[in-house]
Amino acid sequence: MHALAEARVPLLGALDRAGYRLTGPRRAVADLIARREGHFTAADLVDDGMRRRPAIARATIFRTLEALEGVGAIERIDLPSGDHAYITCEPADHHHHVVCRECGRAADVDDAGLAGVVSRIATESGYRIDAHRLELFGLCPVCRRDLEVAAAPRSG
Amino acid sequence: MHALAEARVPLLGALDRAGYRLTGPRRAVADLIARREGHFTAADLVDDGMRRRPAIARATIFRTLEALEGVGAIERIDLPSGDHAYITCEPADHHHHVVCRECGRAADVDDAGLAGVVSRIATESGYRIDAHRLELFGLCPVCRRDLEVAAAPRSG
DNA sequence: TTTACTGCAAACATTTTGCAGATGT
DNA sequence: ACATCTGCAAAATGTTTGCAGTAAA
Repeated sequence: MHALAEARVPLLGALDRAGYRLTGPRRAVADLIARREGHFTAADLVDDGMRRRPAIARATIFRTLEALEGVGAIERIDLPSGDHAYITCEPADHHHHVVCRECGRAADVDDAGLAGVVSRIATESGYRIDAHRLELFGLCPVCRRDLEVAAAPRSG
Repeated sequence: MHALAEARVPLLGALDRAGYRLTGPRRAVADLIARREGHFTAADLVDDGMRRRPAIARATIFRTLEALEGVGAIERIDLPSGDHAYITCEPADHHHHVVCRECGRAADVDDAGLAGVVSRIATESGYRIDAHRLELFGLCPVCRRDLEVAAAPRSG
């Protein structure tokens, strides 16, 4: 029987549906992720997990991230800095992300005409394109307003 | 005075122009890279460099890669596997890459209409987009032909 | 009760750093 | 001559693994 009470927590629901056991440490990791705004690194969670009582082992964090990524509940992104980070996302078919460089919050983005660009590139390059990844970085609406106000303090 | 004799070796020329000294180890690293087809990892070059006489130190490889990336002569890409690799590329303004998953060879790709997609995403998401990265993976024309022939041996 | 999971510690992989001596310009 | 660069070895990061005990279903 599946743990219906967890269905509201998307991360746990995804694990449950995939047949993973809903253990204490996994619930704790899901909770750590849910408490975060924006993207997070494995190291962030390891730090958080160490402070928890009982502490969550490093290996468990990595293994849980692997499981969550496997079921599509989180996705790994490569920050411009070169760091690896994760974001939570709906297990949708194929999409991309806009990531805020200030707060790290990410939004899912649909095709928006990218398929046409990809097929044009295929034609021009002669490559058969099997996969692509588009990552966008900038400022989310909130941070944007904050920074633009700061830059022009006497407007408005 | 700049080392004109090196102008033909794009990697060294780029370092020279940027004011880096053209040292023995740097020439050797440029040579290792030039001998490679497709993308390569830092570890690849470290291995190659170890076999060289005299050997090139690990730290020197990393420092040279950093310099080359800084002057835009090589670019770091994130493979679908999660590995970091480098490819050589012309220091062009802004471009993307199609990478062959078989041989690792990469081709530069221009805008191809991506700017329109990015601005549509900006509008739809409300983000102000400052940077983006598009990475494409597939088969180059050569590997494509090889595999397609192998898959349908009695055609043609 | 059975199999999956956890914690721990060690191993492993990757990249960076300090420093003394070598080398390009 | 002198600043830059190299090699070395150690350290800092980041991630994985083996194994004995624990807990979910």
